[in-house]
Amino acid sequence: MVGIKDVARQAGVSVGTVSNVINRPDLVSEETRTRVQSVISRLGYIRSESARQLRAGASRIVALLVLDMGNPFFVDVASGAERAARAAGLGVMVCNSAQSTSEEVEYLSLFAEQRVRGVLVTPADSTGHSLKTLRSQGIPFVLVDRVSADAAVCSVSVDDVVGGRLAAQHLIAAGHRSIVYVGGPPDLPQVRDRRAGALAALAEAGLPAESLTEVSAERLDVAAGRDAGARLLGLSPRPTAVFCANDLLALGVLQAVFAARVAVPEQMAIVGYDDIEFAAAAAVPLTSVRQPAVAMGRLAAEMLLEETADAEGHEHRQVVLQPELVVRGSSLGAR
Amino acid sequence: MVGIKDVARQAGVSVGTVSNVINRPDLVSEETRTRVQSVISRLGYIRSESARQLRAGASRIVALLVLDMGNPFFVDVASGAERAARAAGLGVMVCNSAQSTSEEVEYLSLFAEQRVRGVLVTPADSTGHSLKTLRSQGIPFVLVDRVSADAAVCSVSVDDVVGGRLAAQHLIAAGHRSIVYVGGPPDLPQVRDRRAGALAALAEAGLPAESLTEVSAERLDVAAGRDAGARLLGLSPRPTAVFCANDLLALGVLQAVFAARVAVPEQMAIVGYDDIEFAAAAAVPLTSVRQPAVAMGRLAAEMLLEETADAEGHEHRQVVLQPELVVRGSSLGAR
DNA sequence: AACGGAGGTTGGAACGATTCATCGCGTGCC
DNA sequence: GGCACGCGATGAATCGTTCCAACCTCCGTT
Repeated sequence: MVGIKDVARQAGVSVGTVSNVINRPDLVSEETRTRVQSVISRLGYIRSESARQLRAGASRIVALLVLDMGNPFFVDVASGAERAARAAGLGVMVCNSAQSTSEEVEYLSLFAEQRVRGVLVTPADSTGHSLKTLRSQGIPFVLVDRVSADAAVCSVSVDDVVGGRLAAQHLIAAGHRSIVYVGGPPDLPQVRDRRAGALAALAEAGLPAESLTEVSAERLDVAAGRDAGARLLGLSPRPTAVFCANDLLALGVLQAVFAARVAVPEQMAIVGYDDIEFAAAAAVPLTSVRQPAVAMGRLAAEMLLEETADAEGHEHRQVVLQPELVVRGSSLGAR
Repeated sequence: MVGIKDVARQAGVSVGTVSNVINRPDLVSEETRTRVQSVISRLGYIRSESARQLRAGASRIVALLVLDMGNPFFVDVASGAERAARAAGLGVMVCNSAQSTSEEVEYLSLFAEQRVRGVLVTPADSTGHSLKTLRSQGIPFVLVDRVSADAAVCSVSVDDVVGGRLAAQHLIAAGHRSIVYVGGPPDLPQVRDRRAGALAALAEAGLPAESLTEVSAERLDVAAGRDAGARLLGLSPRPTAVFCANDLLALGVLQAVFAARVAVPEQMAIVGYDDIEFAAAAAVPLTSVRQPAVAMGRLAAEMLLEETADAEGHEHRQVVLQPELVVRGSSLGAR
């Protein structure tokens, strides 16, 4: 592998000068610069990122650790983060904890070894223990799609209580008096908050807490949604309004309901959450609560960069974005 | 940041010994080992990956460059590659060229600077020029979902001609005598091969080449599919059988067709390609050509690891996997 | 003529780990 | 008693950069 020394020798200058040609070209005379440049391209010299990292003490990448890359929502978050990071000349390493605490821990220690600039993370570990590790190692991080109880942590999230309320209000306005919530693992704050929002909407409408029943899914994916859908159909009386914690679940439910020849939305209205692209593309387009996923990723990355730039002068912020109800066929014209 | 020297000092040993404790614990006496270990955890020492990389000359990551992370097909490929790489103790850096040649070039040079172990790539640049760069830099790479004309390149792909034929044969067997192919950018080999397969099936059935007409989409995504769907509906006579280069396109078409209240499959049969999870989850489940995406990612990673391990003794191989038709409601019972 | 400064270039000291030749020491054997 | 040997531990060299103080040369000023 050809290094900076080889270039220096071939060009008849010192390594310091070659380094200057690369990093501060204005310090080098026109003539030397072009000579060195030509040697660089002739030898096909590529500078070693690890060597400059070693010297600099930190790498030029930020890590993004998400719960489920199979969920297009997180793909959007990733693309937002990536764009912002690359605008600042940094790379993004996207990793998938698959909601597993052990994977999360493993990745976080990988990040520490890599001396990443910072970490954007949607934690799988609800105890926040793995974040303590990050903190103790002095690695800046920003929570994504999650707020921390601890105020000394940056976070970007979307108000899930508001989102849950929007969804339930919509169903109530359509005349439904009872709603089934298809939730996921209850230790996920997203799942809990959306449920809380729905409950609040029911209470505001003067309906009792019992008008919200729950069908719980193992995971937040389509297969779990199909499974939940089958259980939904077994309920008696059959629910007429369903609110799912997530579009993947909703698509699964929709599929199960369709297979049973129950008409959507006439016999059953369905509302999802996230407004992934496939929600709109479903044959009965899914009403959903849109989250500004790309913006969330972008903001999170920007806040992280701000923190790494300013070091001490940085003030931790909790940014909370607002969700938006997108009404489509799966809930329209019911009752 | 605490380094190996701090540990050595605190433990009263040399840095070499600390390094041995970490990398070859059997060379160190029981007593020293435990003492050093305890200092390591007391100080929270984390070894610097860049320093070891610098010494080792190569990093412990492989790169995966895909065309579109918004396509669940590639998410599956990534998960397969990731699993295989991590089993070998390597990390995967997943990047998205978004079908842009310039992005691709940028990423490839980033990979070179990072001295990645190897690259798994679905090239956006059909000229294969960017691959030459890789080659000249001595970075091993494996083509994913693409075969190379050049035999001195490893590749894992799925036979797209067979896939296209399967799709068309299915439609022909259902009685259709004329098929519309919704293709994408014609410089993508996938798009061309699937079309060629469909043509072959028509020829085998004794139908003229004109029985395949084409509607071309700008990109291979849902929005382009909706657009193509609208154009489809404007054709006269209205097509009864549609084969899409991609499930994203098919979902878009399905949506447009549904909006126009044309019954699927009764009035129009639709077949997609990739069998992404959302294809099955569509309310009219989509008939599709399944590709072993996870296996493809896994195989590609394994072949890359094989090449990096054996260096010279490696024989380049072109693995071609077989696709499989998955029949669902969108094409059943037609005619 | 001496001085100051600017523009270019140099050489070497880090950065943090790995690796390897070497060394000290105790043991066992002749 | 001398020697070989093996086990543990050592210390220095090395990887490829960046950064900085020092230096040289030329030129204009006093």
